Amino acid sequence: MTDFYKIDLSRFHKPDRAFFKRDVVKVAKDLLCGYIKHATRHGIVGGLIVEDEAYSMYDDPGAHSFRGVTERNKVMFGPPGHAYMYFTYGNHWMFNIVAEKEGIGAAVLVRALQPVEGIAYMWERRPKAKKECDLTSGPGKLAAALNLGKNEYGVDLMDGEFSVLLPEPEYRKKLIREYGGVTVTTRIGLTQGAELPYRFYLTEHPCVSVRKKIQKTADK
DNA sequence: GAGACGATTTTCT
DNA sequence: GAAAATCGTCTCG
Repeated sequence: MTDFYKIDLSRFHKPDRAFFKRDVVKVAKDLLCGYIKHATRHGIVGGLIVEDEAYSMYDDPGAHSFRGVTERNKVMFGPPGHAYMYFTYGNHWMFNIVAEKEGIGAAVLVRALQPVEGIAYMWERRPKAKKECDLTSGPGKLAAALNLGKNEYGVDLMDGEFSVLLPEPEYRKKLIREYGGVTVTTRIGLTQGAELPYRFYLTEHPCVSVRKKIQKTADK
């Protein structure tokens, strides 16, 4: 907990696409402590993933992909490692990372980040935030803070201006230990599939959006 | 083409 | 803790 805001970016590397081409629930769990980076016109913004959720077409009526391909969700069925962006509640963009092999509609919703790079820019994007974690402690918030929207729909996250990086295994273990382990809960804001334990977060991390009552810890 | 609703955020009580 | 804001997408007729 001591070196809370000192994320060592030298210990992150570009992922293998095979990382995303796996069971989406595992991908979601393994993406904790991943790093999202976006090179905007005004500089680089980036943050550490501290909370996410899995969505799958197989057993999950809460997933957009559950009822088949539509114009909105088609990216979920495409190759893994790409960005699925969608707009909801009239205001908010959500950022998802496509998982599983091509043809399977599955993705991981990134729900909260710890701000690391470009924090001044995030404050400009989200002037209503009160503390640093408010910049990115929610799916709509982090999309606004990193300036993500329809332009990022379908973008390949393996490389380029908008990408995801993974920590070295030893460094990841250290981060998880510092933040009190990983908590598994049901997902937020769903009416269907609400009972599925597909949400993951760093237990003691202050940037987590919502803490639920039903919790069971999973060490990793 | 109309109507309902949502993987949310903010503000007010 | 509750409710409004707000509009693209999906479903049905």
